[in-house]
Amino acid sequence: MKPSKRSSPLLHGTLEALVMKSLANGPRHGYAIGRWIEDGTGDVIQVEEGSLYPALYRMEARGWIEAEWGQTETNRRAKFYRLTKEGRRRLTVETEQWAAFSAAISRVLLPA
Amino acid sequence: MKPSKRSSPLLHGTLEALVMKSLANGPRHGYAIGRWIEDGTGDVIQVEEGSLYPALYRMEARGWIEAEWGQTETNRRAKFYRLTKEGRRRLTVETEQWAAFSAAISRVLLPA
DNA sequence: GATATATATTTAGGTAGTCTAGGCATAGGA
DNA sequence: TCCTATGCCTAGACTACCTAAATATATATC
Repeated sequence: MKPSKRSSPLLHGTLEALVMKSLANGPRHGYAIGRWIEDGTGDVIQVEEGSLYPALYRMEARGWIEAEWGQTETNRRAKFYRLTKEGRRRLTVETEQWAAFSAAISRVLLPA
Repeated sequence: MKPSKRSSPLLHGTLEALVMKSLANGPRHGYAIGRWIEDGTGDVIQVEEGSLYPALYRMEARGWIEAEWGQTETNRRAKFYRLTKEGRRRLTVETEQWAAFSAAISRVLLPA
């Protein structure tokens, strides 16, 4: 994925929302999801494989995403995930939670 | 502290910064630190005692804060914490990390 | 043909930090 | 006297993340 130097404990809880967001506009395979997050955050968020794949299984087990094996445009075997209806609801909830949470923290932590 | 209904895994990693911030303008005892955080975040962040006190010991062990037993203005025994120099440095670092991290997440997660 | 690299997935085991759920003690008010 | 809010402590569970390894293959390069 990347050289990576641990992204502090701050990622906790946000990975799932980021994954779901990456699927909001159509299916993507796991590896591409990780890339999308890293690209979108300018590498501020490092997505470790040992975090990403377990997160995908978790979310699949909860019915937030669904998987299907397919072929990438570069002709490689990959597992494509897509958001379920339930996942879309979750994304909305978690996005709102993030907004409220980050605003609250920033209000306290950052200089007025 | 409060009725409390778990504040999701999002708190992970930010509690220490919030604690240090609460001490930036002078010593406070543990219970008051928790109150300060809850008040300052409008109860968005619920500070459980089982999270707070272990965090305080951790931070004391790392030399970020120092403790001293004292008396509250309501005449009760309490342990007062204050930021060390090292703690002040940590607070700066963690505040910057939070700013970068939350901006990155929000950029990806929140509607443009 | 051989080798290297980027892509793509899997998983075991460790770690860190939070929460649950209890405990104790006391000041002040009803 | 009892209740509530204040104030601290801690064992054990849980969850999610990370480390570190393994596997497989398409494509480019030598």
